[in-house]
Amino acid sequence: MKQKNYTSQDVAEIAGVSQSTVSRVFAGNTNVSEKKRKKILAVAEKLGYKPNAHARSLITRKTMMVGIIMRNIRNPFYSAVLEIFHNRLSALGYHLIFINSENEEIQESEVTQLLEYNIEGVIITDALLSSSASQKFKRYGIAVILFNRYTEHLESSAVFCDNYLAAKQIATYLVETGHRSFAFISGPSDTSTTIDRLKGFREVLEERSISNLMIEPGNYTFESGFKAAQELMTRNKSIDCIFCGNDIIALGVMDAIRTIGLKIPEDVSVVGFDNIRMSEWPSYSLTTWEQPLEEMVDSTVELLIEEINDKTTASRIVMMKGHLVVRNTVRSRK
Amino acid sequence: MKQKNYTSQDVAEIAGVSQSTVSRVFAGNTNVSEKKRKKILAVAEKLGYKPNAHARSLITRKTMMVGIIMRNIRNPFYSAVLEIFHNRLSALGYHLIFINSENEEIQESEVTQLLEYNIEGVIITDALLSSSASQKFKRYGIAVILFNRYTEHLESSAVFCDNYLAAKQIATYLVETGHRSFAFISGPSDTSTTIDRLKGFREVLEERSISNLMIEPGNYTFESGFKAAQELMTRNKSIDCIFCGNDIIALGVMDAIRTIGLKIPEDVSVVGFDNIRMSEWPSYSLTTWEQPLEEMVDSTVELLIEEINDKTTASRIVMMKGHLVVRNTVRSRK
DNA sequence: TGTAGAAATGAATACGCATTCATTTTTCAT
DNA sequence: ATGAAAAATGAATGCGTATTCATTTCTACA
Repeated sequence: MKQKNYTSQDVAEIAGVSQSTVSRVFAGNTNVSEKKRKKILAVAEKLGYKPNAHARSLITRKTMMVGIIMRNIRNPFYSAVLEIFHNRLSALGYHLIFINSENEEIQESEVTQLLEYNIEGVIITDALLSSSASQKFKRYGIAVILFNRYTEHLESSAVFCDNYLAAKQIATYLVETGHRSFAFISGPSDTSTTIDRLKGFREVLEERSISNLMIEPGNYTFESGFKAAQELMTRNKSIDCIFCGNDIIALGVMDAIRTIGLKIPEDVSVVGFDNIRMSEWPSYSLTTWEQPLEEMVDSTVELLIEEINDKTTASRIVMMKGHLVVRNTVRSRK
Repeated sequence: MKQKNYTSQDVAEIAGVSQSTVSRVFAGNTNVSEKKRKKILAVAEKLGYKPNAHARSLITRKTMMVGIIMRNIRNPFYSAVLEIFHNRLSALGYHLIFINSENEEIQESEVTQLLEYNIEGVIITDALLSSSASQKFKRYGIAVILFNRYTEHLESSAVFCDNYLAAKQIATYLVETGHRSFAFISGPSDTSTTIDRLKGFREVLEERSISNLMIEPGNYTFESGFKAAQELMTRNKSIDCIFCGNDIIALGVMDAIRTIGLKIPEDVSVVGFDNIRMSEWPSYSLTTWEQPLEEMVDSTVELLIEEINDKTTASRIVMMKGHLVVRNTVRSRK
């Protein structure tokens, strides 16, 4: 059933031209007479010839492959991210090698195989690179863009939302709607997103001399939000608002609070982060911060392509704004 | 900054051996003396040598690449599917080329580029192949496994849940808990999953001479479930249970019903399909059908590997059972 | 110590293509 | 019709590896 895999040489012989000419046709080279081009394409079609991408990349040193390393693909925010990245990159002719990592910091062993394929670039979402892995990519001239994370020393380019500013605005919003006793449920405490959000949130409270801030660690899952909220609400019944590290946490928080028998927003206000689709489901109708997802992806792709084409480009940072989406989980308490 | 890409030839020269020997070391060939192996590995390490996968695949005709074509990656069920497929396949040394398709039927144009990379197999979730695309894969001897779908004429191997039986059991359960007026919210009406589920559901009702079945089309999204439920409940207020094509639909249905002011399960019972994580969130606590996800993935991978290694294997079908997960959205009405 | 057989090694080759360079063909102005 | 410039073509080469085959080195046993 399986046919021979025809080569450009086969096509050339049957079409009565040289292999060079066949190659020119499929490489989009214009220096081929219309007559021979027609003939070659006809023969190729009949034979079912297709160029071999591996042989090609051996010469051109372009693989048109990009790695996308994701953590937490089960988080709807990142499912959407993956979908959009695929749309954009496939439109540009790139192929995505998908890697799922469980680690906050991508280890070298997870990427060495990627390197053997000579991928041209890597997008890393919601995670960082171990320094040895980072060095490897640098050493081989592979573009690396962090998505939704950044590192202190700017070893890699990064695209993310201005979490600090976002948190400040959220805090301000909560303060000005009359809240008095605050809680923050974070993601993993050593990530830039968590640090920046906490910093912004805390600063606003300090400016206004509010010291009622409880901090509870989470890990960006529903379950962690659920547990954190149970913990918080039993420990301190006066809490009147909870700022959550992301929407999934917020949904867990809401379910926990309702399970306890309290009402949202009457008893407790809840604010999320990301504006995933579920946050607008009627059961939750979550007030949250919208990250400009498509724009973030576009910027990431832009940086990536530039770094692929010009390997000398220094690391750059793109920080985007986002905005508050007010729904029904915050109530004015004045 | 970027270093030369060293080759096995470079390593060979510095280590004072032939390129063949270097190749043997990295191909895992045992016929190399321990002394030279050590030396070669040391030199390679120092140089940062890595084998070139493309050059390798040119000779071995193995690329260790598998395509995974997904529709609906935003559906949490398929996010989980992707994660598990990645776990299993990367453990076997395969790399995933991720393709997101919007189409119920994958078109040839979406896969021709995949072919140029000589992927060894393709997994297609929640979609079918156009016949021209299917023929192409066959022609090039590429293994194709459908996941959660099958075609009438068994052109490709497929792994899926016994939707017919599942729907029968669900129908039986609903009938025996005293329900009298039924509704089914389907997925796209020409898919095997929808057809089988409807068939099983309907058969049980007919056996019991129940003709109260309303059918509303959906497309496996929250929104479609929401709208369908609104539609159903305004058209026919007597409906006392709704069987949903998947969990996401069911969640939309629940929110719609609650928005109308009715209660679940007191006024209406709801049953989903898939048992995604959200279905156990307290806000929903959905009674649903669990598909044995991990086992389905394992079977798919097994079939895939077999077909990769033995191209003559005929198409095979694996049908799995699954079971009802009873939570709190069905109430006995006797 | 000598030798048969096993193990290790290297030279040469092929995988399928793009590209360079030299050569041939075509085009177009005169 | 003629020649110069442009376009088209093909032969040859190399990309980085695995593998075959012939040769060398090693091992173990008499």
